[in-house]
This record gives sequence, C-alpha cells and structure tokens, in this order.
Amino acid sequence: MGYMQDKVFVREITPRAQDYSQWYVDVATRAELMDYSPVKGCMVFRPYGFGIWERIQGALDPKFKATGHANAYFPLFIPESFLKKEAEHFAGFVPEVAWVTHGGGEELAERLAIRPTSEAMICHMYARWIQSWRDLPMLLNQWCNVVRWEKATRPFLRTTEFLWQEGHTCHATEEEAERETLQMLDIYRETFEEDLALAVVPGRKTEAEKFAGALRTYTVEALMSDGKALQAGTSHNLGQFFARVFDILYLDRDGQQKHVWQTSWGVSTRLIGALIMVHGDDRGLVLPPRVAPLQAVIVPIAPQRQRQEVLEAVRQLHADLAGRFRVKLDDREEHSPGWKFNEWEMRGVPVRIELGPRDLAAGRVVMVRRDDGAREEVALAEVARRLAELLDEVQAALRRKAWTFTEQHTRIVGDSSSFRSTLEECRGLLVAGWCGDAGCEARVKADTGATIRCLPLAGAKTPVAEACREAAGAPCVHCGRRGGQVVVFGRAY
RNA sequence: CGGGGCGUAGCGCAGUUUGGCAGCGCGCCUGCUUUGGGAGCAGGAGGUCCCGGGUUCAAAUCCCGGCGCCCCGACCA
Repeated sequence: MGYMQDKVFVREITPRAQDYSQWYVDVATRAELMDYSPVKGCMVFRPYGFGIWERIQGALDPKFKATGHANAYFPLFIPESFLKKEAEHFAGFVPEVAWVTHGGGEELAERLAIRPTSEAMICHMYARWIQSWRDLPMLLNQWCNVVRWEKATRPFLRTTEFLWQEGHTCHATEEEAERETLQMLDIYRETFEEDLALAVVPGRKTEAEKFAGALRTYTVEALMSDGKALQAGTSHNLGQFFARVFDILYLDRDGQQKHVWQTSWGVSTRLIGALIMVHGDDRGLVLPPRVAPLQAVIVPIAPQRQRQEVLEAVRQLHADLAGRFRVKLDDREEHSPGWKFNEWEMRGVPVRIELGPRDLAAGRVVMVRRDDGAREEVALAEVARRLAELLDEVQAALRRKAWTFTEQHTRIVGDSSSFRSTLEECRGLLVAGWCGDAGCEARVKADTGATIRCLPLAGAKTPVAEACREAAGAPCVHCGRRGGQVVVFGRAY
C-alpha cells in the first residue's frame, strides 16, 4: 500500500488551506508537543516538545562553549530599583512585567519583577566583577525562563512564560563587541540551517525594529509556510548604554577608566513554532532528524501465528539500533499497525521501520520516510547503515525544500502602487529599495502591514540573495529616492 | 485594548430557536476474536451542562452579571 498523499486517514488535523492557525494549534497539541495550562498564556512543554528544545540546546550549547562562553545562572527576581535605573529602556516593557509583591505572607519592602530579560541583573553583577582590562572579555550565557505578560499569546510563538538562552558579553572595544555580535548571529544561522533545516535570511534591523538601547540589532529571519516571516533569533551590539547605566567600568592598559562594550543574543522556544510551520504538512508534524526526539520508530506487524518470531526480530533490531539512533519500538498491542503509522506520521518521526511476517521470511524490513512517503525494502543487516543515510537524506531534503519555498515566495517590488498586490500574490517576502528614511518605513507598514524584516547582510548565501542582487540600486519603494539600499519586507509573527 | 467565535463526559460535538428523564461519535475499562494504512462483537464506567444570581411547578435551554478559551487586528526588547 502506498503513502497516498491525497487520502485522509486521520481527521484530527485541520487542513492548512482551510484554517492555518487552527492547523498550527492542532499539530502542536495532537503531536503532543504542548498542552494548555490553567494559567492564561502559559503552556506546558510535554516530553516530546521539550525533547525538541533539548535537541536545540544540544546543538547550540557546544558552539557557545567552543567560542569561549560559559553558562551561569542569575536570579529570577529583579528588584524594582534595578529596573528603574534603565528607566528609558525599561518604560517600553513595563506593561509586560509581572510583579511579586508578597513573600512569606508579608508585603515586600520593594517589589520584585519577574525577569522579562536579565540585562539589569547581569549588568549589576558585571559592575562588581569587572575591574581591569584583564577581566575582559566576559563571556556568559544562561538558559532560563522569562515572563512577559503578553495580551495575545500563541503556543511557542508568543507565550507568557517561555524558555530561552540569553548570552551577555562585555568587551574592551566596539570592534570586538561587533565581531562577537556577528559571530553569534552566524552560529544561529548555521544551526538553523544545519540542525533545524530552515532557510534563513541574516541581516540587520532598522532603527525602528531594533532592540531599544542597542547600537545595532542583527536578526535571522525565516519564512513560514503561510507566508509570514518569523524572527528566529537576534544578536545585539549594545554599545555602552547599559555600561553607563550600571557603571560597568574597567581600568585599561593606559590607566584610564572606560566603559565596556556589550552584546546580548538569544533564541527561544519560539524556534519550535518555526519547525512546525516550516516543515509541517496536512498530516501533521515533520521533524528534521537532527532535532527530532525520535529519529525512527519500529512498528511490528505481528499476527497471532507469527507473533513471537516477529516480536523477537523487532526487539533484536531495536537493540541493534538503540546505541546509534534515537529509536522507539512501538510494540503496543492495543493499536493496529495502521493506527501506529498514522500516529507517528502525525508526530513527525522522520523514518518508520515496518517488520512483519513477509519481511521476516525475506530477511528484510520496510523503511518509510515521513517527508515524502518514499518506501523501500532493506535487508536486516543493512538497516543501521541505510537508516543513517536516510536520516541525512531527509535532513538535506527538508533544508532544500525550505530553501526553495523561500526562494519561490520572494518577489522584487519596484513601487508602492504594486506593493500590496505583490505581497498578496506571492505570500512571502518582498525585496525592495529603501531610502533609509523611517517615515517611508512607517508609511509602508501602515499601508500594507509589512515591516522591514532586515537589511540583508552583503554576500550572504540566502534564498533572497539573487533577488537582492537583481534589485541592487533600486529606488525607494515608497518615495522613489535613489541612493538607498535593498531591504527585505514581510508580514511578521 | 478592539472585532469575531466558543464554553454540555478525556476529545469532538448535538440538544438552546419553542423550558419538561443528559444525548451521539471517538476515546477509556472488561472479555473474546483480530493485526501489512486509525479492526470487529458483547458488556461497562464516566456529567458542577463555565461560574453566580434571577424568573418558573420545572432551566443546559429564558433574563442579569461575571469568568475563561480560541481566532483576527492593534501592541510587542
């Protein structure tokens, strides 16, 4: 029996074309990535969903370490007075802060903010720890939760509490801070491409879109299958803004007290949302093998008469594979093989291995890819070798597919009159000239809902690179002035 | 914060218009038969009809107030 793309076996997932938002929620819940909790906007990461986050951590953390960063952990609670120090910067996110007013049954003398981010706490500590140029660079990262009281929440994409990593570094010079900022951006890009199989556009944010208080904000943008862009990770050159506010000073070789130059960079569990939306299809989740909690599932077809032989064979196979792959043997008796096929496809397991009486007799298994449904027979002795290849092939295919999709949903737009219609038609990214004026940027946003996702980095190999080359020298899409630059517009999450 | 939709068994829903025994499908439990794309039969368990008032002989249903969830928009380091 074939894969039968068109046949609907399971009706638990709303088709994307019918209701994309509902499809997204269906996949997130039915695949058992998450569940809603009794507290608004706070979701539970179920083991399967948390497993993806663990894989993402597993891909990023060694790269942080390899570039000299160490992990640390700072407190969840931040005294109100700390946040007031950065009043200007803080004012912007006051509405999103959750406060602790009581402890041990008594009202606190000073309210404590639950961190929306850790700049204030970490900078306070940096001021104590950094005295001399010899203390630099200071390269720390922390994996933690943060809370932002959002009005509208969506699983993974925007939740009240979420998990992330925040890197915070201090440097002696602006140049070194800039190098660090770009280095971490590139680590994100590389990991998104190689492990998450995403097609991404690294670039710089405009003044309007950058992190308040940062000198420059860099981003890695990815296009979702509904045509909206997602900011998948950011890296900020903070300049000396926080160093001045928190008095982070060092005595330089020349005997002068100087403020440090800082960076911060982060990715969050929002990346799981990106995985769902970039790779998923109408049958459910599709996970890239490198971040999939389960890379393969073994489904025995064990009719009564050959039950023992089949079970013995799949147990042996599972034992052979378990050391090298994240593999599960689904030998539950309460479900039929067909039920399991659908279930594991819905949950995005990259490869399924079937073994039944016919296979046993022939000394082989049937292997089926989740991404394209291709099936093949493989000799038992070859399963491990072939599985390794298949996982690589699936990984590469997903990455290629995401790349092609982004390429095909990118258009060059020359003037504002055709902006909206082109955006509707291509359902993706628009490459256009921009004079650099914030007014033009705001006007386009007000007229079309599209924002400048980024000013793409020159020379980067991206799915929009060709369009950017073609559009080079184009006049501003809003005012027609020349001499600006090429930017990427899109509607964003 | 604005617009829309919805709250009835674990999940999906019907019942609400016109008040009158709390229902259906899936799932769950037990047994038997089954197993190559969500198996069949038989038996069974499971309810604060979102919450609080009111009207009534009688409220899931009508009236008043509140809460929550989902989607869209605005906002968002």
